[in-house]
Amino acid sequence: MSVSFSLTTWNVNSVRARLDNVLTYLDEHEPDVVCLQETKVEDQLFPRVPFMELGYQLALHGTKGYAGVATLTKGAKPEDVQLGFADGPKDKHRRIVACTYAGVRIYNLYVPNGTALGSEAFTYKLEWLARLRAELGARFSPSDNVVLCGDFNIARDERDVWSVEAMRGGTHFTPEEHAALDALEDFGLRDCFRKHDQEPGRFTWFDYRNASWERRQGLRIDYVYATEPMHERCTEVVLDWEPREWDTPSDHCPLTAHFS
DNA sequence: ATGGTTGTTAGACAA
Repeated sequence: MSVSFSLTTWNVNSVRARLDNVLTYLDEHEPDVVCLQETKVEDQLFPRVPFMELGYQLALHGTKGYAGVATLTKGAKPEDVQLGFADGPKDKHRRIVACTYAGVRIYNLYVPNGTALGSEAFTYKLEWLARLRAELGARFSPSDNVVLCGDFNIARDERDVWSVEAMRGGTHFTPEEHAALDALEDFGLRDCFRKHDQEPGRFTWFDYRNASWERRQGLRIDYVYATEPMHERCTEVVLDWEPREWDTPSDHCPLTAHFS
C-alpha cells in the first residue's frame, strides 16, 4: 500500500532573503516534501534551524551566491541522497539533489537558465538536460516511482507563455529546449499539472521587470514530472499565486502536487 | 528599448 504525500516545489531566489516568506508558507500548508531551488547559499550557512523547528529534515546542495537546491522532508529523512549527477563530472553548479521518500525517487532540479541563444550557457543547458535524460534511462524504468520537479526554465507550449511573439529570439521557448522536454517525456515522464488543468496562462514565474506580475505576463517553467505510476497517483496540483503578492516575493510561485 | 528588477555582494554577474 502506497503512502500519500504532498510535494511543494518552489524557486525561492535566495532562501535567506526569502526566509520569512518560505517559513510562513510551509507553516500554513505543511507539505510533506519541499523542493527549493536557487537557495544561493553554501550548506554551512543554510538556515537549517527554523526548518527543523517546522519538522523538516534537510538534504542540501548549495554554493555561495547562485544556484543551489535543498530538499526538505517531514516525518522521515531524505534517504539515499544524491548530490549532482550520479556519474561523471561533478555538478559544480549545484543544481540537483535526489533522494528517496516514501519509496519514491525524487529529483529536485534547477535546470540552467541558458541566458541567451548562441551563448555557452545555452549549450550548457542543452547538454545538462541530455545528461539528465541519459541518467534516467540508465538508472530507472518508466514503471519505477520517480518524480522530477523544479525550475526547468522551459515553457512547454503556447499556453505556457504570455506572448509567443515576445519569446522570439530568446531562450525558454526554442525547438531545442522543447526537444529536451520531449526526450524526458519519451522516457515516460508526465506533466502532473497538465493532468488536471489545460488552461493557458497558468504561469509559475513572473519577471521582476516590466510590472510583469501586475500584467500577469509570465511563463510556466516550473513542473512536477512523474513516471506513469506516480502520475496515476497524482490527485491534484495547486499553483499558488498568493506569495507573489507578499512583500519581497520570489519571482517564482510555489507548485504543490498531491500523491495518493 | 542592446532596457527593465532582484540577489549576492561590493562591480559585475546570473537570472
